[in-house]
Amino acid sequence: MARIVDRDAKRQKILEAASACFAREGYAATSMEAVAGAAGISKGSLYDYFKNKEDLFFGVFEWFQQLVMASAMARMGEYQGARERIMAFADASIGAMLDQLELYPVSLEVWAAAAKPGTRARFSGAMKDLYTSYRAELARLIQEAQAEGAIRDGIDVEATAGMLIGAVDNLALHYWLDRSFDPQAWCRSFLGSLFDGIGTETRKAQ
Amino acid sequence: MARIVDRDAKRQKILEAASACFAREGYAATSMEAVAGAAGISKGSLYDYFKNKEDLFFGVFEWFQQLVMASAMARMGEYQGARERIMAFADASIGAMLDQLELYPVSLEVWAAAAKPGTRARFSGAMKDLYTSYRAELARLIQEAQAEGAIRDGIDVEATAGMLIGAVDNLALHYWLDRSFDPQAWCRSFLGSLFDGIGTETRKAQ
Amino acid sequence: MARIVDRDAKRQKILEAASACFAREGYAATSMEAVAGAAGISKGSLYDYFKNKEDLFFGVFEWFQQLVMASAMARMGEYQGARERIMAFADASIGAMLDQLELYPVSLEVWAAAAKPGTRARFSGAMKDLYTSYRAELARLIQEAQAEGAIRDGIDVEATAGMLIGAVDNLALHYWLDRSFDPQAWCRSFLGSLFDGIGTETRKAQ
Amino acid sequence: MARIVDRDAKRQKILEAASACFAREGYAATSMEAVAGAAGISKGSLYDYFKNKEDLFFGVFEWFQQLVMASAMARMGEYQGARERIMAFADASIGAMLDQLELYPVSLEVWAAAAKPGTRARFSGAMKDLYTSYRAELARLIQEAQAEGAIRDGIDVEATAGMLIGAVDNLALHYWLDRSFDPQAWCRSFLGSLFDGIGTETRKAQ
DNA sequence: AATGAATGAGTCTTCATTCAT
DNA sequence: TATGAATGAAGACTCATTCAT
Repeated sequence: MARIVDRDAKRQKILEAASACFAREGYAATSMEAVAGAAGISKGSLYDYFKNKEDLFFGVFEWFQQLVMASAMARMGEYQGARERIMAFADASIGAMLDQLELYPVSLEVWAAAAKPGTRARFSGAMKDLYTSYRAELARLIQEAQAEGAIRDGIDVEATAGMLIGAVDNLALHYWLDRSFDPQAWCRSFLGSLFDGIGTETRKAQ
Repeated sequence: MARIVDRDAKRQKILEAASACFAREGYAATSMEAVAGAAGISKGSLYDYFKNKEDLFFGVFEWFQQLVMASAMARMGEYQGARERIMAFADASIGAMLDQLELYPVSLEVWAAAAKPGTRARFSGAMKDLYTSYRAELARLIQEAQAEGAIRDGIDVEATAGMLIGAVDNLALHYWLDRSFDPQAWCRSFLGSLFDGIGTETRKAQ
Repeated sequence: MARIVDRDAKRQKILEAASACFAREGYAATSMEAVAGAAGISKGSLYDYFKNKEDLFFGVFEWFQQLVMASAMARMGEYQGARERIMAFADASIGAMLDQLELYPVSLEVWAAAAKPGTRARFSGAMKDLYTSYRAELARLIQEAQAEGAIRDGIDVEATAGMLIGAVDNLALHYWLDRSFDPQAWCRSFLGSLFDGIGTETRKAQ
Repeated sequence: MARIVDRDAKRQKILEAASACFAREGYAATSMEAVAGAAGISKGSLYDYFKNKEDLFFGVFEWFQQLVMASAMARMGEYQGARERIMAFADASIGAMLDQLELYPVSLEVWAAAAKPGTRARFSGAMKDLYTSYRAELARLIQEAQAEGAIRDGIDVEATAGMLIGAVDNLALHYWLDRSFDPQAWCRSFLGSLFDGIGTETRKAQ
């Protein structure tokens, strides 16, 4: 048992070391030796835990996605109203991203990996699942809000959820490039507009 | 004069060949020799046009961004109402992306390049400029709509433009991963919701 | 411990292989692969011992200079009179050069490296040190001879040492180009002339 | 006729440009394009004058050696006494070298070329001839001095001339590495010692 | 279980040389 | 005669992966 705990702890240490390396230098420029050194082990041992570089990178991706998800969930906490829960969902996602901003480049590398032939299948599958689950979670919140009467019927829930997830996801990229705005404020403001509408014409009866 | 025309045409041919290679195999896995071969020239000549691989990649990025921009502008055409113009802007952006979908992986590689130390300065600067100009264009459309009375005052124009750009941008990534939805439809539906509001509460008087 | 011995032995083997290659083909025409092959190792291992080609070449230079120096010292042996010690110094230097004649081209490459911008600092510095120490050693011998009364006062010791070192050093170049004379004989004869003077005028009283 | 004069002048211009490049960057690091550019002509034209890079380098060598020789001869001027003529010969050689110090690295490259297999035959032959003629000239001066009674008989004229040529030749290398001494002063002082002898023992009657 | 020495395939890049114009 | 675009051979160097100890 202790063995397994040790092994898990070591694997964890490797993932943290590797994610820092990948984030700092990029996937291609990170050598297995550098990761091993950062994790305080030897190259040979690294291969006991991950059978090759791609596996290690995938491991980092999985760990990172769990990290962000867990961080987001932890931030959501308890909210009463439907509108507040949706706001909290967005807040939490952005907050989690900001918490791990220095690891953000890993996400960009993952996206690139999802498009390359060698890694496409594995990475694009996992990413698709990730987005699907995010979208489903948000769609669920919207439907709850509809049930509570806070959001009107007649909207395309899937489309709304998908577009919102995209907007929030891309916020990180914009913020990585340009720190001159406040992501949380943008998001809250945008959600407010979405709820209230930005148009001036009278909404047709539903 | 003929020289210059030839040179430009050749440069163009190289960019097209290179973008196809980068999109198909990824940046790291694309060799200069492969690009030269695809462009029908020799490796040596390739270096007469681009001083190194990074320069070639940056050239591809610039060309691709102009391509998308031009394609989007061409699609915007003429629209009368403000709401229609904004809708057309989004439609055009998505249409341009769909037109070049097989080159989409290049964008992902560019994003990754914007985060890697060696290429960060150059690529992140260019990307930041690109997003800034997109955001400015959309903000301008929104302000026109406000002037026309089609969009109410009191909204955060910058935030709205930024979030919308992000949503549209990320749509491509989602669509690359998952072809099960219609990006244009999602976007139109979402914009409709944004104009009309998705909430049921009476909007406070502005 | 065995590790270190092995490592030193291997480094030594590489230096010998490399010096033979550089001497036979010249620096530019010698590939790292050829050196690795000659040393019986792989290209990759070569880079474990020398971080690049210039480093390898500098290593060869250092090794070669130690070799010649050691060989010269070993040949000097024990001589009683000052005049004999100086003669022995020259003899030993020439003998060492003749012992390693097939490696002589390496010296010529080193000289060229001392003039090229990329390698100038490192190589010219080391060569300057080498000549300085040779000159100092010879100057010391001359001063001993003066103390013993075998060489008269009033001569420029530095200039004499410097010029003699140069004459002996250049002998190798001449001999490399033209094997029609006996370097040892030339040198002994010349030293004899230097001691006794070649002029016919009566030397002024000191 | 004018054609030929033009051609010679152009060839001359190329040689000067090339020697400057070779001296500044070294043979390997100098590209034919750089030489063409420095000479104000195109790469293609360069090949009309020299059939390849080695030929160009050999041309530079020949030109440089004539330059030094001519410069030395011009400096020798007219001297009456034998001792003075020998001193003047050395002075002139050193002076010529100092006049062209910035081109000195070319000599080092030539020496290296004399040892490499590809260029050995051509360069070592030419250098051997050069040294032979220098040595012969100095030997002639010594014999004149013997005929005039200024230098005693019984010395090895060839050895003395060879060693002196070497000492003077190497002076340039030392001076290139270390500007802390005065080459002319060293040489004069050394020649003085050689004439008068540095030993204290009574010279045996000849 | 852990190590790190050894391997060699893979790639960018340079540049002497040619030749069509 | 002059040009410079085009070629492609050649080589330094890296690093994922293996395996003997």
